[in-house]
Amino acid sequence: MSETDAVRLTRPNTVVSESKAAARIRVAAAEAFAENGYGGTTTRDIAARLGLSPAAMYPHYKSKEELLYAISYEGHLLCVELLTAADPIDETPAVRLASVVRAFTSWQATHHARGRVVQYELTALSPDHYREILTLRREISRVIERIIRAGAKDGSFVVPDVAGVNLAINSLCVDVCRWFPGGGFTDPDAVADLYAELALRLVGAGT
Amino acid sequence: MSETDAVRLTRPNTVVSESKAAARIRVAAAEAFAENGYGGTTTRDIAARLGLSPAAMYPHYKSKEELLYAISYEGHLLCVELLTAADPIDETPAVRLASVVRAFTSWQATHHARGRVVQYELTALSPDHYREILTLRREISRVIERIIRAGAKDGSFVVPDVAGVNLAINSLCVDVCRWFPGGGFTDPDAVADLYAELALRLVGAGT
Amino acid sequence: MSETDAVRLTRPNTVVSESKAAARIRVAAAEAFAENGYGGTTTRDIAARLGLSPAAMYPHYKSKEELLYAISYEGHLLCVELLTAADPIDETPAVRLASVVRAFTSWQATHHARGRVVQYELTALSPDHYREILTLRREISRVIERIIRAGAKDGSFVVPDVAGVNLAINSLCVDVCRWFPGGGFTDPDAVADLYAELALRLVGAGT
Amino acid sequence: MSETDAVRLTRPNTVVSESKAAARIRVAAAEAFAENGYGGTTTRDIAARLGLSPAAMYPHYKSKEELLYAISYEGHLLCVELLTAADPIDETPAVRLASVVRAFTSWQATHHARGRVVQYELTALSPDHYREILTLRREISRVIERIIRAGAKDGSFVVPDVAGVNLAINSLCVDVCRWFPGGGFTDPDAVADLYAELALRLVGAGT
DNA sequence: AATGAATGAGGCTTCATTCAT
DNA sequence: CATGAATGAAGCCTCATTCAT
Repeated sequence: MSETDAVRLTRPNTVVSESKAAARIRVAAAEAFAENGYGGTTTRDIAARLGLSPAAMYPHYKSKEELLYAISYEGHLLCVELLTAADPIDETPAVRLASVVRAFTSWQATHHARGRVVQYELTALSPDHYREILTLRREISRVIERIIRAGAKDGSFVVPDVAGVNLAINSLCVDVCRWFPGGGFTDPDAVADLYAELALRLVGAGT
Repeated sequence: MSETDAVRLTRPNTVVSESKAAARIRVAAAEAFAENGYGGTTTRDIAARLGLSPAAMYPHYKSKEELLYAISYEGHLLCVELLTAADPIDETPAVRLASVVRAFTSWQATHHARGRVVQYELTALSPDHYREILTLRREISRVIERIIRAGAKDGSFVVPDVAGVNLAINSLCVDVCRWFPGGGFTDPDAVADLYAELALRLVGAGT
Repeated sequence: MSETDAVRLTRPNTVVSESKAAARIRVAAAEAFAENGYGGTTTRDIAARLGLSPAAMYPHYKSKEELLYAISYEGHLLCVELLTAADPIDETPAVRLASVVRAFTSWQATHHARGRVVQYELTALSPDHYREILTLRREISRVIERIIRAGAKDGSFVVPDVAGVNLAINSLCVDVCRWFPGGGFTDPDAVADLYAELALRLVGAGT
Repeated sequence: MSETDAVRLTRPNTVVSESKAAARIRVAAAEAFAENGYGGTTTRDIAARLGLSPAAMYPHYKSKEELLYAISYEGHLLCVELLTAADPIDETPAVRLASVVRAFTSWQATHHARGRVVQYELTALSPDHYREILTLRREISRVIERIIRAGAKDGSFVVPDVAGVNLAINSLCVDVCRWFPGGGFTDPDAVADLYAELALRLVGAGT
């Protein structure tokens, strides 16, 4: 059962250092990567945001790519955990979908910088790290897919194409990190509420 | 009337050189930028895709940023023209929406490389060029918004929030360039048909 | 009184770094600039003279032009101080003139490389730096002018045109850096002694 | 007799093309070299001054260095001819010296751009061309030297050191191209008259 | 843990020059 | 003759990274 897989991931891991300094570096780097892309960000940029010298990150991360990997890994892991936790599996598919979409949307809005790194900087990872991350991404996509499939099965959802609709809902949520804040929205919850309703419409269970 | 604005944009323009060589460079650069980001792409990368020396682009573009600008400008311009042309303004809002979403989705799928440059590399533009591009982007968003507004007015659409739903539909279409091909789709038309239907669901006019 | 201005200039200043490495770079660069001109000198040339990599100068100077500025500034400053210090203001104009011309000539001969940079590379400075340097140059010219004026006043000098003769004496001294060593001279003092006598002839106080 | 050597030099020569276009290029290049140094001048700079493309100079000069050589050669040649012609060998040494210094000074002032190239860009010449030019330079220096020696011999001049004084007078004249126009002078004749008088003072024959 | 100096590699761009037109 | 496109070499400078301190 993949629900229990998340447990595996909450073990203390060696990718994402828990030291305070390392965490600060991750935050600064995520912002820089989000603004300028991985390739457009220099170690100087990151260090400058922290008032440190460029050499200061090396005791914490072996390289710039390792830093990206840590950010990406942590971001994906948080997503998996968040979505898994947000799914009230004993409720109706509609309630479950609304809950998960609300949580996912809110997270993308709140952590839009991190979100952009997670979504747009995959190609800058080393092949090994890329593979590592891909397994987490599949996990994310499946959380919503399971719900759609459950709704389709019990007839509460009417979908032309489970995979396609799943893709669309995930896509909708993911793209939030690109434009938020903007388009008239500055409150993550407002987008989250709207998108929860729109997701229900997409599965033919809307108002 | 903003419908007629597109006419203004079809004038021969000075940003996007029409020489054969310049066009080839734009294509190669768009692919490179899409794969590695603007900051992650070198002038060598671009030249190598064309079998030219890195210096060969300079008779055609003053700098790497000017090249990005030309690609971005052309991409946005094509989008505006495409969407405007795809809107059968005498039809019902539902027909219009389906037509425009189908066209937009198909374009993002077919030209996903160009799409990524258009959507994700805005921050690499110089401030002046960025401003220039922003005016085109507003135009794009308004095409779908006008249709939603028409449908809301005549009662064929039921939307909780015109701006929010407009944002969502645009977002859905735009994000296609991120994942296509993938998620089981390799045919632009298949995604386009699906998304046309999903857009109708989002405005409360779905099947 | 402009005699006291030199004091202002002896303050530790921020243009000319006092670090050992920065000073070595200045010396190597001055030699290179003197031999090949600023535009004809590469950062590689300079680094090679020191056995360093071309990048090694950048922790010390922001750019090649900043390096030129530091050399030029230091050179002009040393000249001002040298001339000021060499003027025994309580002596007769003839003694003063001989002393100052001897010192100036000797300096131009001894530091001919630096002298060429100071005299011939002004146009390579940025406009701001050029302006900064000009104020120092005016100071230099005035040291000898004051002496000529004093001699003209007390009748010990007979000059057709104070400004013109001043220009000529300065010109004579300055040009030493162009040809020295050469023309049969290899000893700075020999030229200095000759030029001290010639300067007296120019003011009509020669033997 | 070296006076007659100049005849040899007035033969039509192959270095300095007499075509109109080639001459225009030489003028533009001399100005550019004078302002920015040989190394600091690009073929584009030169072409831009003429409203031509950088490739346009190649039908006239094989390379940038050949162009410098032509300018330098022509400049030196003109100097030799000028000085030789300006020396009224039947007059007294004082008259001869005044005449030659006046001519030399006036030329350096009038042709200060060309003068700078002639005096300061020797090191940019190829070794072969450099050698070629050196023979002309020796000729120049000898014109004044002969006069000083004649004056010393007949007692009209009193000089401590013929070679040194010769060096000084040449140096004085040459340095004019560095500062002219400036120092209050804009009329070549004014400097020429002053310097003629100063030269007489330097040889102990002044007023 | 953090830094400033240093570096090899490489970035973008310009250079002098060639060549087809 | 003159040009615009092209190029190999090179220019200045920045990069990620190391290392002594």
